[in-house]
Amino acid sequence: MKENSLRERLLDTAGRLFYEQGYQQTGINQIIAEAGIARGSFYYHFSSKSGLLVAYLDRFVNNWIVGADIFLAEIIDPKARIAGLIRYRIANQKKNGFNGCALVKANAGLEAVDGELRKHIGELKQQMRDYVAAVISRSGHQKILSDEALTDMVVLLADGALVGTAIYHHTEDLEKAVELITALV
Amino acid sequence: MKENSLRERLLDTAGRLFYEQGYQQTGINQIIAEAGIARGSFYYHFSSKSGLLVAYLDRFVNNWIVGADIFLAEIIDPKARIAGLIRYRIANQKKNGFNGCALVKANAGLEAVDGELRKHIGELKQQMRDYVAAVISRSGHQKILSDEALTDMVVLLADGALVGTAIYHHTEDLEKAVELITALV
DNA sequence: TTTTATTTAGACTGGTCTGTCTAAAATTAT
DNA sequence: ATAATTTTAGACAGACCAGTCTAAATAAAA
Repeated sequence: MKENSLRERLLDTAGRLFYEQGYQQTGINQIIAEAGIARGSFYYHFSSKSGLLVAYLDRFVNNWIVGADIFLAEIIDPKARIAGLIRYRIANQKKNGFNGCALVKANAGLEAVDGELRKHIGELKQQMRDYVAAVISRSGHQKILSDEALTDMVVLLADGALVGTAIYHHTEDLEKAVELITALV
Repeated sequence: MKENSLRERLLDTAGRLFYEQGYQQTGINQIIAEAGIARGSFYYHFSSKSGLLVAYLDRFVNNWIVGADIFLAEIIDPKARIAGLIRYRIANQKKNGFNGCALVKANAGLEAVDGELRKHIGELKQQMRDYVAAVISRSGHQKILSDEALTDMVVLLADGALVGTAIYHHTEDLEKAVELITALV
């Protein structure tokens, strides 16, 4: 079971560095140095740097969904859970350093070099969207907008606000998004 | 006046490559090769690669505002100009290759390495926001939302939809944003 | 115990990168 | 015509990078 903890340590360190510095700016040398792990062990667990990136992104989305379940479990009113999706992102940004969505950041840092990866990121993004759609469909919101239109609204406002977060390093835009959404549910 | 055209050629080529491939993935060698310009000439006009990036981003915002004026001039109804702001972005994406907003892409590709540049990008983004706010304030829209809230809505929806554009390489999200906004003006 | 899987340190290859430099040629200005 | 500016080709330094390899040590499994 040691092999597992070492792999996790690599994912933790690399994930943190990818998110803070960007994928291209983060070298294998820095990852293994900060994780305190030998070079050979890295290539024992991952075939390449891009393999590590994919594993990191997969785990990110997984953790995001698990974390959302936990965060939303404390919100009783199903309608309030919709704005809770944005509040969850505010909490994550405050914890992890205001660099926006990890998926979006990875995509922007690699664009057009690797079409395969972009496709994969699209599938992961879709998983997050499906989660939002499920929360909305169970919310019993007033039908000012249809379920689909409200899902679009929430996803687009969230992504837009996270762009602002990444540029300005604050959560003002996300808080504006909460207000705009609250008026519509 | 030759010096000017050569500088412009460098900005054109570098801008295209930065936008298509990303800043980190684009080397000086490729820029000068594709521009057909000598290495020394590059450093005669720009002190460094990041100096070129700043000049490119400044010019991008400038051109964006000039282009928006031209695009919106053909829309007579002031209310329709609001959705026109998004349609302008659809037109740009179709012309330039579905890689989202150049400013956002640059920010995501460099984050945390250079705080100075992030600050500068924030100022440029504010210029674009001011332009949007001006269009809205002159639109005579129904006040379902205040001018400020509608500006937030338009900017956040646009940025969110451009994220989707960069990931999926289509303009569906931008078209959804047009519909959502049209219902509110 | 013996075998297999995991981890270590670090050298090494082949490549890329930004930025500097030189010396000459072409262009432009005075 | 002379001087100043701009452009050229290409070599070069110094640094970093991803990925391979070796040989030995440690840990786990059989």
